[in-house]
Amino acid sequence: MKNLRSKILKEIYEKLLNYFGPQNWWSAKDPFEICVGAILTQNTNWGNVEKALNNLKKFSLLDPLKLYYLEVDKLSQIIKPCGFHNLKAKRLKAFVKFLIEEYQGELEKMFLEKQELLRNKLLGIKGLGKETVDSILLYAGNLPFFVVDAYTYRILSRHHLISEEITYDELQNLFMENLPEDVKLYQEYHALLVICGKVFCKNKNPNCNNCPLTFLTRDL
DNA sequence: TGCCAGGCCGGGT
DNA sequence: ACCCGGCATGGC
Repeated sequence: MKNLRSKILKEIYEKLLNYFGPQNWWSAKDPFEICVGAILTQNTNWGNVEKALNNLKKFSLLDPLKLYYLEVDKLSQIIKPCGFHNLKAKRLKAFVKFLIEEYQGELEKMFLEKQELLRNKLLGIKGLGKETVDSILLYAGNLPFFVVDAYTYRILSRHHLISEEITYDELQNLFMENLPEDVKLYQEYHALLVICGKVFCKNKNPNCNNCPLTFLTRDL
């Protein structure tokens, strides 16, 4: 059973990689920017997040200390294009406060923390849920936590590979228990599921023409 | 135009 | 313990 799951997950990965190519999201990105992006992208199109990130860069605010001292209302206006800006300004401030007060604003120090402990601490920050935290750990910290999101769930459930009721942790474990513990693999795999979801597996209008995963339904 | 976007929280049952 | 509305902007 475990071998079967491993085999299917590996086959999905290979088809996606072959079709879309390496996504390389995180390459040459500042880890702090990745953390900020992970928070700003909650339920939001990445294009809007980039506008907000560019605003922060324009004012040289993509820096823990600067954000720590920036008024939340100012921050809210600056990140406005990403949507939910009032909420996200608070969330960003809460994360930065944690980073400054616990680790002197140094992500390298934060990521030296014992992994599970760090995950729980981050989950304790209001506004940071599992997907956001795992994204920070995986893409900014290069720590082996598989990121689960709406596309992961949607793609697998539409192919009847998982139950509709599956929880985040169960789905994460499915990947982590059946794939080698490999940060690069986790990073690439999640990115590939996202791009595949955008192109072929939108919420109301799935368009499966030419989807590289149609092999999954060949026996149905 | 309506639908969609890499969630999460809090209040009502 | 679930369920669901609210949160907001911009692109196609």
